[in-house]
Amino acid sequence: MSLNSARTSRAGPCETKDTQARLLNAAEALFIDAGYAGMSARAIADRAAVNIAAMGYHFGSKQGLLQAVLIRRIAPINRSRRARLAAVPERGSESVKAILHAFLWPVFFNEHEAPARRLMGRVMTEPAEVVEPLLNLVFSDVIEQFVVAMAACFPKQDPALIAQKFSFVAGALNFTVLRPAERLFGSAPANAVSFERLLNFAVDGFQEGPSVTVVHEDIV
Amino acid sequence: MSLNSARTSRAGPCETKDTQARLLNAAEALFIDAGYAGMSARAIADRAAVNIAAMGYHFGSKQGLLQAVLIRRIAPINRSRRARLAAVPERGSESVKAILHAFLWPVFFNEHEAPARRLMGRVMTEPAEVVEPLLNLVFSDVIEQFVVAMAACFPKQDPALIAQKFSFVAGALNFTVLRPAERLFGSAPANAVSFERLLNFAVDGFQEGPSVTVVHEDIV
DNA sequence: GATAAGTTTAAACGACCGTTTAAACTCGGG
DNA sequence: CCCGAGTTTAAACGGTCGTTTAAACTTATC
Repeated sequence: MSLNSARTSRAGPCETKDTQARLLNAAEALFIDAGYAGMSARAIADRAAVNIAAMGYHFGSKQGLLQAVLIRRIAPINRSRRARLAAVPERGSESVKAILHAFLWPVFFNEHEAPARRLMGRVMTEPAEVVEPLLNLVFSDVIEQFVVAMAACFPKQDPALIAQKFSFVAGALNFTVLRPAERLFGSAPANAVSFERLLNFAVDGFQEGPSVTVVHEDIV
Repeated sequence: MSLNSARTSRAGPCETKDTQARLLNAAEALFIDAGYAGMSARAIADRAAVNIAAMGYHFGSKQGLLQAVLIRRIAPINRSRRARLAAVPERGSESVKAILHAFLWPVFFNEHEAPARRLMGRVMTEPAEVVEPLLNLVFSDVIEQFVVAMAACFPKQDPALIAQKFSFVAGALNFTVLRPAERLFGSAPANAVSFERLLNFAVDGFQEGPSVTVVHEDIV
């Protein structure tokens, strides 16, 4: 039996790694395009040219396969994010932009750029309940670090406001790497240009403003 | 036969409207929580306490039912958005904030606030392919109007930049009304406070900036 | 070559999917 | 009072779902 036990004592045709990689690639492509419900076990097996039982054998379940898909792409991004965050100059006026740069850059520019980008956007907005624990598993640590680092740049502001602004940035990021942003708004696809636009947009949003109170009109 | 033919000549137990409303409410709640794949015909029928064939009879198909769900909630929001956009002062310095206010307010504050908010966020990020034509059907007109109006405020800037900034705002809005924003970022749920935060964030992002070029570092 | 661990395979499991059918039912109008 | 349009119903349609089983296959080791 395997279940990703790393093949303790050597055996088999040694195509295990290949089969696992095929499953990961197929599942990733289907999840990116159609979400969790759209990556059916049979569609994965067909695309990977692998028997349908291979998914259960190597990853335990469909959820286990998706977890492996996510970790494969997002763990490197998180490492990059952490490394860049650690290199941000302490509290300088450039810190805000540097922190946001560290947050956004690894999503746009990494090995397998487009797949990793769209995978990130999909998983953050996936409706299936089974994905939620995976979200926390993969993201919660690094996100908390960024929110804390950014809050340190604005000691006078409500940390809850900083957290929410960060969620705005994450939402803009997610939506940018998904299709609807391009199709509905006629905006550019995710590339170097849109990266700079998003970074500047986020930096401007984090600036300390007077937080003007809004007039609540009555029109409905 | 019906198929939403508005019951031409009167007949039946006249509980048609009630059955349709039950289906709409049940489908909406399930779609908001679990997306298109999660709103199964049987789950809808169970929740609505209605026979499973009623969906096909009244709305033709599952997709037809979702379309009715979307139109019921989003058409009023679009009307409100258009009315507020039409009332925006011409090209004044307050125009940017007024336009964004007109765009965001009807999502946060309307009849059935929370359902309409979450419905909007869900449909904008739904992976199922069948939803895409509904997206364009419901949103494309009003979105184009807002992008055009905003572009008129920045005659010197690239219209594509304006469109993309608008998509950033829409992404932040979508993510704010969905669960992950609260759970991952510890930010506040969608309410009056988060509305003002989002509005200010968006206004700051649209300000004309020097668009500083970004240093592309090599760390990966 | 026999053994045994690891891997792949065909086949089937029960469950649920969206949709359709035809019969039963409701009730205003002739 | 029955007719007929409108509505609801039980039941089933073929199909796909995720998962599991047990047998066949592959290969390093003895």
